[in-house]
Amino acid sequence: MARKRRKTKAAPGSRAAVKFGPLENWVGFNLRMAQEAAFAAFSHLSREVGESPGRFAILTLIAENPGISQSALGDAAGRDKSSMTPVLEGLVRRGLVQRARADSDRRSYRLALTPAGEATRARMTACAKRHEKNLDRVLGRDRTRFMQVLKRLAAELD
Amino acid sequence: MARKRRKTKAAPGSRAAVKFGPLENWVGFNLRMAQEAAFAAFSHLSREVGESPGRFAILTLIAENPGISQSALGDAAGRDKSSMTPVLEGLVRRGLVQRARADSDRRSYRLALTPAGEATRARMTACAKRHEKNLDRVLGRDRTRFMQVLKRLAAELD
DNA sequence: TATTGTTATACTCTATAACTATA
DNA sequence: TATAGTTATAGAGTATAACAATA
Repeated sequence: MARKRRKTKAAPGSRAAVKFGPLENWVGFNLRMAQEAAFAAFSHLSREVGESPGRFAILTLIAENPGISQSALGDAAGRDKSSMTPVLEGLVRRGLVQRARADSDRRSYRLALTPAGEATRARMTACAKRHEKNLDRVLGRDRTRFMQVLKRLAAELD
Repeated sequence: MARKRRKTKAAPGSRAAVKFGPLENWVGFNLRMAQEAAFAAFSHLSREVGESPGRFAILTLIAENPGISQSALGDAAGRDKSSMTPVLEGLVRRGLVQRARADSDRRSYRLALTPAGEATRARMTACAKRHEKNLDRVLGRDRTRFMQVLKRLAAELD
């Protein structure tokens, strides 16, 4: 497999040797770079399914919590409920998610995946598994510890 | 310091115990969660300086590479040159960045920080250092290895 | 009064393609 | 022809505030 060389222009002016200075040694910056790289790799892997990483998380949360409300979903995803409206509108319109008013509280919806939604979720999960295999290749024996650290960061930062 | 309890409503329906299912065990998902938490913490710390993490990276890259062109800057930041235009327009308008046509190639600009830009960069750097201290508290002795893994991820994912 | 979900609105960040002025 | 930067335009994703329906 020949790896394509994309931007290595070795080029005019300062293009060849840009200095990153203190950015190199900051966890925050490197965390962002790693996340962007992983995000792009996953988007690329799953582009033919047509769902973004964000919508995949939504589908998974609904699958794992059938009957969940939009507000609870937003809380879980760390987004405002008003941000859920257009996302869910799209998923419902495309027949992936089913919404029904809850009998117990007629203000809220109970969300569930349709069979088509379940199929899409399954296809995205297959992409995620391939993606994780790629990540594992890079992580090697550091995986377990790395995951622990990521969870600590998410949990312990205000 | 009393920690404010924000969204822990322990509440109606499924709000209390949302299951994350396979998301829990995926590096990609946890990487995103950790990055978002770190990003939010840094944004909060630096809110009074008024620069976003992204613009801070730009300021740092210019400081480290005086005379850099907009295209080279975009390459370093992983963004298209057309995305640099509005960002730099703002930084120039606010007197933080100075642009001068390069004598050697009159198509390109040479970018540099103004004294005000340098002052802003310094203030943001102070925020970054406080942020890194907070991160170090969470990372503990895992820091070195964690950084290595982040760099591997950024470098080795297509 | 409080909460669920929607609406109206706006902001940030980003990209693609076509353009200009140089090279 | 090719490159540096701009413009026009668009899209994704997100938030705040006000609102109607229901609790």
